[in-house]
Amino acid sequence: MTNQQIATHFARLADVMELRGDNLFKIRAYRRAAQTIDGYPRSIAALRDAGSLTEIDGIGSAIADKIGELLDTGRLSLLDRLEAELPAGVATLMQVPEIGPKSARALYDTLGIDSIEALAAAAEAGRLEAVKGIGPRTVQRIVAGIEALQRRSDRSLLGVALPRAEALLAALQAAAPNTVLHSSVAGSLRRCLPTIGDMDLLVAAAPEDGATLIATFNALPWVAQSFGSGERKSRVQLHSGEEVDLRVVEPRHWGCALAYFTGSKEHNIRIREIAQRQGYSLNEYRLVDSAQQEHYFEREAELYDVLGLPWIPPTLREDQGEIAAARAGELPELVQLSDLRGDLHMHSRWSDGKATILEMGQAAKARGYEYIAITDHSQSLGMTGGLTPDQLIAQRYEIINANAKLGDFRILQGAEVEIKADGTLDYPDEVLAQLDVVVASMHSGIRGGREENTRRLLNAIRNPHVHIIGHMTNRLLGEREGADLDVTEILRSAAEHGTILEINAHPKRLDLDASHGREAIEMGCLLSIDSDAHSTEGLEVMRYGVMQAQRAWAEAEDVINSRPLEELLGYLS
DNA sequence: GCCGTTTTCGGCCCGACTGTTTTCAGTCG
Repeated sequence: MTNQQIATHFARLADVMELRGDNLFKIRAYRRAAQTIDGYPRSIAALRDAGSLTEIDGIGSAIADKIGELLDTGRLSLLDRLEAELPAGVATLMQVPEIGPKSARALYDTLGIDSIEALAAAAEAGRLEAVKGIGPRTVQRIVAGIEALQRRSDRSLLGVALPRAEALLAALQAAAPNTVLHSSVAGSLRRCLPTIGDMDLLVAAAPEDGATLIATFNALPWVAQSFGSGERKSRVQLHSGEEVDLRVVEPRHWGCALAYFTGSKEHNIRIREIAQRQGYSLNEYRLVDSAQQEHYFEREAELYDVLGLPWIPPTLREDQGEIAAARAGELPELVQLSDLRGDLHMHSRWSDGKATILEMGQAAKARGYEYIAITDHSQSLGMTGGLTPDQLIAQRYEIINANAKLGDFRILQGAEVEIKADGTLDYPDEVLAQLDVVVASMHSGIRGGREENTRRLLNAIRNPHVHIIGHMTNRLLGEREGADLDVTEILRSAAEHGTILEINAHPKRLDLDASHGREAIEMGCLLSIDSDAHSTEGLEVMRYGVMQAQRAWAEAEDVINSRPLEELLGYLS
């Protein structure tokens, strides 16, 4: 049973207990455990075998026992018992905005509603007002909530949402030039999650400018409709479909507000607990001390400082151990885009890329890199114009010529070699041995079982000519689940053989996932952050890869392409 | 159910908004 599957059981347990009105702190404990387990960088099953589950923050003896039951029997008897009393569908009602546990329960008890479809039908038929506490306005809100749920079912890619959010802030800045004093993205955008639900924007302005600023924002050409706005906040939908929350605060509130609206919620709760323990009370505007004295912070770092913590980068704020690390002075020095000296995975016209090798080299040099690897597809990937061994030889001459024109810059010859269904590679070893950089990837047939997929990757990892495993799971965000894999086994083998694992920076991939990346680093693997560019513009996505590496707690030394060329070549050979 | 710079028992983050409930509960972020 995977960490995610275990987490799902505890999340469902929390849901059904909430519907029953059970002890809220118990529910919070289950929910927190689910969240911790879901993002945990090592195998929960292995930890249980080692008897060290309770060393995880938020997991005590009771939850550890339940994890044991789940791993042994595949079931959670408490959950089974509770779900026998209350249909599992009732919990899904809470997905509708405006409906929480109390309303969901009331809808079920009064009208027998146990699905969103039944809820929509009852609303249509005008039956909802029979439920105590639900009046005509609430019915309207529920109907709107169901629509919002359908609208919101697909999340935006970070690589789409972030540039859009930055452009929105720039447009607001331009439309109200002397009013916007600070501005930033917030929420999951600022924490750089691979996919984004709503876009959160935060702006500082003088109190008297708030209402004007909101009106200016709502009138921007991007905005399709406004769902309601006051003097401090506005919620709108863009023509592109995304929903945006804009908040306006006073400049003196900026530090607290930015921290608050960046989240994550779990991180904020922990920060508040620390504040409380020191006799403070913290909200999104200010810190109040025990003498009721109010403290304002224009910068986030000042707030963390007062609490005795160093500033914690937003990409770490997931309550996954960053607060303990901050306290201990052990926060990682996260890898930055400026640390990268090259890019080891990209395509040219030789396979399915749009630019020539020279153009890719020039564009990369202009970005400040010292080297790149051209890694066109191998022969079996017919659709992409994969190269035969003979074509590789011809390509080498073009690379030599391009290098002659680029001066102090180096193009390496590589290949993205297909890991075939039987686990063998698409080029024989003597061909692989001629290449500077070999990236081995799975593209096809990942519907095989966990064992088969794992075996394919292990074969590639053990091959001494393979340097890097490309986009390990082959997931496509919002389109395709990644391959089912024994990730721990793969990472262990990669660490043992010195095989590098790629964080593919393409916004649809971002694969390794952050939790896998963190586990990889903890197991001693090296990472490579690569664009997988198919054009010169494709090189730009590197920043999203760096963000995911940060979410995996990676430092520059964990990332092979932060090294100078000579050092890189030394490692590869 | 978890946990301890105040604790092994007694707490557990906080404010805004909204609708319908005439004094506040529910939901959200």
